[in-house]
Amino acid sequence: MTEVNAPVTMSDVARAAGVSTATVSRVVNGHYGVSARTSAQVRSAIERLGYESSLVATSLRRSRTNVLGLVTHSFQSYTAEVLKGVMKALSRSGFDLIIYANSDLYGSYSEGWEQRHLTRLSGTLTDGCIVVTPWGEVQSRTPVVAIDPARHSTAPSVTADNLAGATAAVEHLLGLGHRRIGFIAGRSNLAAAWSREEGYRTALTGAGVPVDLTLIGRGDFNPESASPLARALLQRADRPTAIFAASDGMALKVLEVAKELGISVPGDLSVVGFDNIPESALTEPGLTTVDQSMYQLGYEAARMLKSLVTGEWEGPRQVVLPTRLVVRGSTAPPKSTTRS
Amino acid sequence: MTEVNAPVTMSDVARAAGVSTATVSRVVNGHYGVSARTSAQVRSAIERLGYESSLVATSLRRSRTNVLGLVTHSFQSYTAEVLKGVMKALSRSGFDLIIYANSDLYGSYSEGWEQRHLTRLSGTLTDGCIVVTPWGEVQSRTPVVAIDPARHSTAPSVTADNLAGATAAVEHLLGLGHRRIGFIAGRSNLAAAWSREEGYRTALTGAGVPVDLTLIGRGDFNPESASPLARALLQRADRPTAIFAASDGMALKVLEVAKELGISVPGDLSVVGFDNIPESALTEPGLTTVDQSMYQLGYEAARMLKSLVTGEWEGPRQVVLPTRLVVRGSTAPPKSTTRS
DNA sequence: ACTGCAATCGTTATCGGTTACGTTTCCAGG
DNA sequence: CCTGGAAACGTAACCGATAACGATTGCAGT
Repeated sequence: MTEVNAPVTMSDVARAAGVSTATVSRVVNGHYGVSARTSAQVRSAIERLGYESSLVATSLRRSRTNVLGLVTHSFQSYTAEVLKGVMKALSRSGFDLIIYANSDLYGSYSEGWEQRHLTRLSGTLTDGCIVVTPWGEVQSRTPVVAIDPARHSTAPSVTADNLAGATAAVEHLLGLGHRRIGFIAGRSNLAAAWSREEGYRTALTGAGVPVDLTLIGRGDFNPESASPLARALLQRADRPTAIFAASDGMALKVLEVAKELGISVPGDLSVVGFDNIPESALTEPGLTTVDQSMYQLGYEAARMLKSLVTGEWEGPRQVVLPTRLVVRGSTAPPKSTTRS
Repeated sequence: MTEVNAPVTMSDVARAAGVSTATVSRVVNGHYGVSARTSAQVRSAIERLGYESSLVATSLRRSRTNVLGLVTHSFQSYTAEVLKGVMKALSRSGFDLIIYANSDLYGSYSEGWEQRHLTRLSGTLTDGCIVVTPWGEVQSRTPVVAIDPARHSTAPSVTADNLAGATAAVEHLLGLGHRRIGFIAGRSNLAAAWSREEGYRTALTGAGVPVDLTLIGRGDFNPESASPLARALLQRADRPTAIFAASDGMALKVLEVAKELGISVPGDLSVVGFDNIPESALTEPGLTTVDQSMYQLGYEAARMLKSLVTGEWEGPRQVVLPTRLVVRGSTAPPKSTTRS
């Protein structure tokens, strides 16, 4: 790296080319009113000095910046999947991406982070923003699309069909003959967590199995939150024959705890997750889970935001993507129960 | 999301509080020279209007912004690991993080992307930047730390001890009795790729085994690039008994191809990777690999950048982190060879 | 009441661009 | 040669903030 003291600015180019900054600006943005000769001179000066327009200065004056923002409060492996999808949707679209993350709320959870990040960016820097798992409503001058919105949100959003997915997962367990099915829930202020719990209850009720509240552990989607909950469930005398976790990260922790306690999966315990993160295909046994493509969520969110910004969005403002049950080795009929 | 037409600016606050913008600025930044009563009025107006300072405007005027930048050309799973480390190092440091990604170069590789991103950000927005796997030198007004720098770079950087790691990996294979060892290389403009190949050659030469150039395939660290190379190596009549791939992503592809071709691992073929990404622990058999903690690289790079920005960096400007051979199930002595 | 100094606060230039508007240049037509 | 109008270009205001500087106020000391 070479330390350069003076960053080359537009007035440097103007001076070198013997014109005003207004003319340089016109050349840079391809506006009308510059002769071919002047334009060539300016362009040559730009080349020679290695001028690159400042995103900051431009965005301050202009309304459109062709930059989309994404705010998140953490980087998990699903975040990377989302980002891949977003980048794919944005590829060669003319929109760049800026991701903003506040270091202060690492680990801890400060209320309203999404709003603070948003106002800092969306004032001028970005034409619109994607917010990943916001915990509340946000307001902004520019369009905002939420991935996994907060409960009761009416804002534009992209989410998976959590209700259908969770219902299918538990019905799968019920179909195998399980009746005592534990559940490890996610953060309750997220609509996704709520719907997955709703699916759990719906499936049980639909099969005539009463919901046993003591079989429900309250996690927060964070893998670490699941370990003690799994331990509590599995050390009971009347432990469940199956556990449905609201995320793969938590489900993998259940597998870990089961291994520790000498409980074999799927022999003594069936486990189902939700998300289908890459790791879940690679465990032994493979994790049965509900596929929600985080890649797809990111892709759709970016596509929608792009259209909202350009004002050409036609479809519904709340997109629900289908989920799919992926049956792997972690589920089997319960050992000591006859299939009903 | 609520669409708000007028973003509340500092002059709005000033008008509401009956003071000038300078006073508001002083209150916001906690500067000297505001009476307690005025300060309270301003603070109340800020609260009432929901004012949040514009990052853009601030950064344009100020030299320090307390925002660090990170530029990357893609989001892989290792990128997520790096980001986790970076965020950890930045947690509660007062520095926020901005990641900039250009959508134009998704998939394709455009020369000089790192410089373009950098100039757009580092003009004013950021106090310094981390560049992930740059392909060349960059220059900037503010400090830059490279993760996995380009070859021959003398700029501040953080990298793993690729030479020692690769040497250890190949020595491990040699120790098991392998003599025909294939190598799948990475992008040659990265120092890391070069060092890993160097380690491969060093270990072979050290053991008196001549380097067979036909056993070296040239990949680019991208998993997809490895499949045809692995296929070519494994379909030869005199196929190698072991393959060392310069990245886990590529090594996993080798496992895939071997499975397709009905070659059992580690029975008929030993495979070693480099990186130790999470997925490599979860395959069957587990992948023997060289651990370089991407998390750690991100952590150290952020720590270094932070100190460079504040001007208190004492240590060396080129940090090399140790690597560690992780032996799992994918390596074993070659079948038809007696241990020497 | 008057002076002097510090505390408080407003005015204004500035960061690097964009753009409305005004001025100059150029050329065709009368 | 003169005029009109469009093209080409410069001037200056402006985006939202910060900070140097100047102006005002308050209050203790005489």
